[in-house]
Amino acid sequence: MASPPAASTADLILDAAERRAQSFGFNGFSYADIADELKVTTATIHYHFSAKSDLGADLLQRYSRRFAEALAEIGGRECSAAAQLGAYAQLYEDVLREGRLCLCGILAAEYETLPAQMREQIVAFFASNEAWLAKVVRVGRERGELQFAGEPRDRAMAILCGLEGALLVARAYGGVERFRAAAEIVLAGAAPAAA
Amino acid sequence: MASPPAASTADLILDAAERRAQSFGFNGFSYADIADELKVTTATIHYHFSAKSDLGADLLQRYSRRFAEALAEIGGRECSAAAQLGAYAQLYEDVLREGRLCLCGILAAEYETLPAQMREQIVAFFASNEAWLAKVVRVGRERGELQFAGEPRDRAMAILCGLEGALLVARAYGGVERFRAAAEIVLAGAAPAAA
DNA sequence: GTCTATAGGCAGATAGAC
DNA sequence: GTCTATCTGCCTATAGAC
Repeated sequence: MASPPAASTADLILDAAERRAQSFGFNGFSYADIADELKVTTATIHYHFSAKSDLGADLLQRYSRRFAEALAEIGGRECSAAAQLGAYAQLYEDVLREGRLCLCGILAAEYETLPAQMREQIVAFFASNEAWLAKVVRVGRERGELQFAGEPRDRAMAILCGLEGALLVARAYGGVERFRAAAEIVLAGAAPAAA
Repeated sequence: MASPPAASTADLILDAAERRAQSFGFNGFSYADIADELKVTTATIHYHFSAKSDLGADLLQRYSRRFAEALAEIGGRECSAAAQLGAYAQLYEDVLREGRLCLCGILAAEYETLPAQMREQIVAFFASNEAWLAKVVRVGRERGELQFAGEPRDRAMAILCGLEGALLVARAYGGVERFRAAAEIVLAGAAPAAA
């Protein structure tokens, strides 16, 4: 019954813009780049996203929504806290394999050059990720699966920063292999001491 | 005897460019921005750095040299490995206090848009930092001051990534306070278990 | 070494035909 | 919705006077 989901032009533009933003940054691609890729003109893109700041806001909204959905799915699994953290790290590794970074990670580097709305969306993304991670490590510790000192929120911040930094560094230096080495240690910080 | 070190125009240009690059990225400032700040014209800057890629290369060379000098100084101190790691993290915190990021951290986000020479310099910076950190944690473990499993090199990568990521995230979300919380946990990963 | 002047290109954005 | 055509501004870079 349901017809195949033909991607709209707006979606195709968002797809192309997202890929480029995660590779080159928001200031690293132009309407002309996307227009060439999609075989349309820049005027067509302006019809769907009148200003580039609008495109950026829609980009972040979609990315954050999808990321939140992925976290909700992982959070709903009946598995250990360590396995959930592993799945979280896998989200990062998957984008690195495509030569990309986390959209909010790379945009955080351009933070000072971005419009106010995009800044707020980036902050909200980090806050949301930190909250999700804090819950996972807090519950994990309560269950005795994880072991760490201090506040869950601080532990969550360290995991978030460790993985964002590992993406940033490993894309330039070391690749997926070094990313995994760093990610493993970042997550092991909350693992129970070996008996 | 020695006259006061009057900063040359080239140095003033490098200073201004460095400050802007650490805040807005290499693609986030123009010759006109620096020219306005120094009350000169863009032609003057082109006289000292004929292409922007030359400016970028000189910027990275000077930054890496100064950073290496700071690491050599810290490495020469007669203090514990933990204290050396703390001093290392302090270098990062100091730039965050000025609203900046590590030059190579922010340029790593723009990596795919940068000329080949700058890419190589960024990679060399990360490799050099990793090597310095690896030595500190290796010696620290040998002395019984630090405790961690696995290769010193992997531990070094995790510290480097954790601090670079903490800078990136904390500038947008949480500020110096959250940076310290994350940095503390990153370094604590190699600390001896509390008795 | 620094200037004026300007070239040549690319950016984001708009008007109006189809 | 998509196009052609174009505007305006900013960018890197250069030529040549001082």
